Amino acid sequence: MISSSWNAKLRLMEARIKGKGISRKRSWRSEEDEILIKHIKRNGLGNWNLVGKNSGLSRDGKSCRLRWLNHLQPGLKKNLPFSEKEQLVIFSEHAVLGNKWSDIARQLPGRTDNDIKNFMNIYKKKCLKNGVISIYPPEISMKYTHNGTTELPKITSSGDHDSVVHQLVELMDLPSIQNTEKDVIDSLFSPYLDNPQSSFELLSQPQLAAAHQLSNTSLNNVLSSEQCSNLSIADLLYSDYSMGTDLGVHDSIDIFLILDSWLQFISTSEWEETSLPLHPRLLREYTASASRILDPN
DNA sequence: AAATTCCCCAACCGCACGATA
DNA sequence: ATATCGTGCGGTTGGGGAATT
Repeated sequence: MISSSWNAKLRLMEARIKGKGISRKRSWRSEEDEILIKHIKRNGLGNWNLVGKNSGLSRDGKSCRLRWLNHLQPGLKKNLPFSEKEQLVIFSEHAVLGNKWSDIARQLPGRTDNDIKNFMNIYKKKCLKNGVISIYPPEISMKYTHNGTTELPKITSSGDHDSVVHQLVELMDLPSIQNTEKDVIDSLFSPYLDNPQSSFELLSQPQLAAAHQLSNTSLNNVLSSEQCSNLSIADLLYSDYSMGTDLGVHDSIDIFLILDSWLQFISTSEWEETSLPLHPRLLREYTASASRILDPN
């Protein structure tokens, strides 16, 4: 007697076979692992495509490589949760490097890029679910927020939005860029827009106004002042994770609106001089992207 | 107890890049 | 110069167990 849950599974399988063909994912069986390990012990590490061909496994080289690196190679800390120390390394490295999973993994012996990627994806998802604004723990996030350390560049607020933007340009050390808001914002956001060219259209003043209207937002009500002051600009980059649907953040124009409200907050804040939560990585990325725009070669 | 939903993680994909033919 | 191949990387998917209904 086949239970109804089994029938459901069978129906699902039939649907898959009829539709997109049999699932392309195949878990590695322990026999396959043994064959791969034996093959590598005998022949050493070399050409993965040949491993795929010569090992007798019906797996391609890429699949063998991945299996070896992520699961079979010696020294892996499998089934061991990340220690607090390891987590701190992940967060601090991620704050600086972004999603450079393999670079982060190099700091953590026994951990793979895939492990770290999965860890961060799950963590970000939890932040999203719980409405956590910053994806980084306070000790890391605070370094890059409004009220953070004094090691950050300073920016003077004159109550003037354009002047804050101008200071951003100075800080970014972009020698030949036109110091207009449009250029700055284009520089900042070109990596995050599908088509960098489109940013010129997207961010023109009339369209910006239209976008505000469309999103039913004014400059300051995308984020509250409190949110702005606690927001690391690093988090802007990951706003798809850290802001979430609660705040209605879906696409680049929303991200722009967030930055805009943040700039607005900075420029109209009561502090005359304030540390700028400009993250080292962002500084680097902004500068690089602006340089690319200025000099494509 | 069974069905459904959620969630994690392993496996996959496409792309970029460097080496070599 | 350029076509091909192998490798590595980051993003995404889906299998399957756990949790919930």
